[in-house]
Amino acid sequence: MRTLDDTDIRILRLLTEDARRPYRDIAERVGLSSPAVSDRVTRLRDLGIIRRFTLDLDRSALRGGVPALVELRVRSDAAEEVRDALAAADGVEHVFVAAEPRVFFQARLARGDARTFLAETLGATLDVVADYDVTVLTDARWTPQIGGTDLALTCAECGNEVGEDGATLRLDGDLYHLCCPSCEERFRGRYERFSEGARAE
Amino acid sequence: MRTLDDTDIRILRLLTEDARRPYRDIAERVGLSSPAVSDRVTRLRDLGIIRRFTLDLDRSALRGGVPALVELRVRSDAAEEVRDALAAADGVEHVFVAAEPRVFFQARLARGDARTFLAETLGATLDVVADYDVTVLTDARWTPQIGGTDLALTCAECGNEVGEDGATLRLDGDLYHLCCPSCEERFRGRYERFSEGARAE
DNA sequence: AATGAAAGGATTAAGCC
DNA sequence: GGCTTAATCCTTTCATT
Repeated sequence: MRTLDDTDIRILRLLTEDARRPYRDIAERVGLSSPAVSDRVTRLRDLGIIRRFTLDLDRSALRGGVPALVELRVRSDAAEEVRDALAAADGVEHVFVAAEPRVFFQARLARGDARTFLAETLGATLDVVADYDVTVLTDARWTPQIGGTDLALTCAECGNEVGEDGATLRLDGDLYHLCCPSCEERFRGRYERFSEGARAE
Repeated sequence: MRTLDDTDIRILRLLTEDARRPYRDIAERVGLSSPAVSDRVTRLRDLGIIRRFTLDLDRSALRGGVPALVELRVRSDAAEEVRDALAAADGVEHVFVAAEPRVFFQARLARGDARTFLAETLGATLDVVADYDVTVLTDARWTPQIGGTDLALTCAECGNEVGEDGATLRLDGDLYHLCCPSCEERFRGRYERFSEGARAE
């Protein structure tokens, strides 16, 4: 496995600015041929760094309720379940999970009615929500850009940079990057114990 | 001016799924020719509905600090200034403005140090921040999708659907859609009074 | 908004280091 | 493994209707 190099970062930055920019154009800027750029983009997708090519839309111009930021306090074992239900729901644009566990989401709520929305979206899972708090938003913007600091993959086990020896694992649909076989083994162990714990509860 | 029709929404949905999908592919799915799709995309960009073609990146895989959601309580006239400074800052992914005025932002903070980050990002503007609150996140995901309800442009003045008679204004860099000349005039009036009020403060 | 021609870009395959 | 070049195929753009 190769780690991310400066060229990868430049490609990501250029595509973040304009995801429809021709590969040939990118190739000229980074000093490669277009097949080389295409290969790198494929690799960045496979690594899970690029999740998708998409649009940044001005949703405020589109009909569909009042934009709101909602904070949920949920039962400690249920954050993921709530997150997934919200992420799949119509009108939800962002889901954030914090440690406590609290789940935040930003959505456009019809008539600003959070209670109905939660009941419809979460169904029986609504039981795990202890409390919630709604903040109406006047503006929401996404600011996609890549900073100079975002330079390397970080190991899910030790936090160090992932280099040549690194590996990428896909567990339950999520990707994890590990910097060395020892971290990989430790991480697998932790992960399995964690999964069993979750099932046992 | 034309309003958004069902075909526009289908195009937006297809491009949200994959912004690099060929226009010819889209054309087949919506029953148009590819030049027609290209024209509509150009129009959607000009209308400000499409802000940009971009990437959804898994930033958790990239180095760069601890993801956090920060809530700022700011001086009532300063929300926009703070929003713009944050939106331009490295590592900031989302900025939300609420009415009170509070500004929320999601960013990756180096060493989780919000105070330093705010001082560097806001500079002298830091004075307008009365208070802030940091929540460390364990997961942040963006869920771009277009719901069945997002069907039309809404008038910035009356909230009704923008139809054939509608117009789009660009004021101070922001776009506003208005459904009729009367709403347009009223909105201009409101806007000017508002701007003068802000300057007078 | 469709058509068809011309220009431009992406992808593949072969070969190099 | 990652790169390049060259050939092929596909997509977009533009002029026209």
